Amino acid sequence: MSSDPVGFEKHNHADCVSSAVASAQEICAERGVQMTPVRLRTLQILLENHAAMGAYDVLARLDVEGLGSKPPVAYRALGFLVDQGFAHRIERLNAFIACAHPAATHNPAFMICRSCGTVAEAQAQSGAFGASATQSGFQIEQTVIEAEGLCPSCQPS
Amino acid sequence: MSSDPVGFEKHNHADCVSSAVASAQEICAERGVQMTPVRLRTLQILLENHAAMGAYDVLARLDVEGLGSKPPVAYRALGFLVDQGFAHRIERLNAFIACAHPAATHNPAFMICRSCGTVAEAQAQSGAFGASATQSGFQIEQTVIEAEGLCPSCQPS
DNA sequence: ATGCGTATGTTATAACATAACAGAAAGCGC
DNA sequence: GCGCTTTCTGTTATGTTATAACATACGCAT
Repeated sequence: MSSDPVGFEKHNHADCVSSAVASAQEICAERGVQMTPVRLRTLQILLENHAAMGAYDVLARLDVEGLGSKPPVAYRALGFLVDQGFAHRIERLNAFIACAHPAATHNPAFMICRSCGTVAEAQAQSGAFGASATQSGFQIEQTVIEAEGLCPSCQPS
Repeated sequence: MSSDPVGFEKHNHADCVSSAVASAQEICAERGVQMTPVRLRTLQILLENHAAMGAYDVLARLDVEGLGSKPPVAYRALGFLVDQGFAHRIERLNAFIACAHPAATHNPAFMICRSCGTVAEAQAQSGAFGASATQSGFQIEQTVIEAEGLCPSCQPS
């Protein structure tokens, strides 16, 4: 279990989880926001895999651990993580995923494998909208950039 | 009512609607698929404005005209329009919008005004994912590219 | 101790979406 | 025409995702 295929690449997942948690803890301290037990556990649950999880899946996990059983519990914790940049919402899937680069400022783009459900996070190119936005005078505040397709492992050779 | 602010630009909306309908009709004929009354009316409803509409909003409109009152009616018509490229689904809003360029092949990107709800359709840049996709070997089949922000009319001058 | 801000617990319901089956209508080969 | 197939529509029922609203608890500063 120390090395899984993940984010499309093998890596030491235990390290990946613990360093993400540590990083999130630090950032919370800096910002003066609280990493409470439910929030921490929610982050860990998301980090356990690199696939997106629905809010109700997360909730089910929290429930067996006695951390909450009602939808708002999960949505609040997830909302906090998203606000702080520790997790992202994948619109295409109505689901959530732990952020792969919690410290970096970013503007994420996602590649979603429709076969195995793995989701990899990449950096979106700032030119995704080309000249359209600036040309039309539209002021972008947030972007959703998601691709669905087949990850390397799921492609017919 | 012949000229509205729309797609962020003023244009003759009656023309815009009728030409989109005509274009869709032609394409259906070419492809041997049927533009039935529910489908046509659904397309017209979407075309009436350049904001995205929820499936249940569309359904309510169909209902008063006696074209159907149950969710599957709306979802089926919308599904058809999306399949044929006459409409798009806006993931961010769980809503649908008529396609602005029904004939052209495309890979749309959307700019969503969070203030007035207007949605403009642009062409996504093929490099939105930069080298990430090709580098990692991910095979893109579909993309969701959506920006949320303020349209020109809704910006504090 | 009181009051405030933040977080959690809970009820209820809203909003979005589809599975599954039944019936009608259109096209086609004979 | 007749029967066959395909496609579209109608309907029931349910599943899934998300939030409003209000109640309670906790930490901490005045």
